[in-house]
Amino acid sequence: MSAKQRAQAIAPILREQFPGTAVELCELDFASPFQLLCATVLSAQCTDVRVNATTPALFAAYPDAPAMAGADRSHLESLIFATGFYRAKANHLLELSARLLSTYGGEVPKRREDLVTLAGVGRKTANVVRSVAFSLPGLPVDTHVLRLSKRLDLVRSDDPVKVEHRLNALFGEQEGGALSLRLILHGRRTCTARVMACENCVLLDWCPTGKKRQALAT
DNA sequence: ATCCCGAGGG
DNA sequence: CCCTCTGGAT
Repeated sequence: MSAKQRAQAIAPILREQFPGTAVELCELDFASPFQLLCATVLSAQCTDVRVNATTPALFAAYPDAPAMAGADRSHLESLIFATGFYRAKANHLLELSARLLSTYGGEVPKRREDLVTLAGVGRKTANVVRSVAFSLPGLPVDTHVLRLSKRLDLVRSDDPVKVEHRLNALFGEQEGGALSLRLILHGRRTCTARVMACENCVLLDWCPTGKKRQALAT
């Protein structure tokens, strides 16, 4: 059983569990690419629920790049305080908005090379924005995607960039965003970092780690 | 204690 | 490559 074969078996099962496109599967609330970009920057080491509790007041005050670029730093910090890393994140939002104005006409760029030049935006965030806001290829590799890909033995590497390329090759570039979100959702509900709930996992038949574990238990 | 859809700096 | 940034939930 090759990784490619496992990937082809896994894809439709995950699609059935978590139907929809990347936009529909994304749990962050946003009304524009700019707002998704900001919400994703805020989501670093923070739950989506908390980000969604934070962003309504934030976007009411600073809905777009021009408004955010002119935000009062202390006010901005107080608005995003609960998301953690609030000083660094406030700096990121300020700098990123200023750069959008100075270099990209106030719009969020679509190319990954441009996105990653923005403060607080790394490869993972760039891929979220591309796939969710623009329906472009982009496969965000976060801790969940990395963990599940390894447990499913789709990849061996720990390098997120290599993992991204590998998953794109296995599942197809256009599936990237939705695939990532589905792995994340499955990783949060069933295959968590500490507890693998293999007994009610829909992927068990295709999971080398789960089957090995099952064999040991019997 | 450990985790939450990380990124930047040394 | 490792450290730091940070609060809240479990």
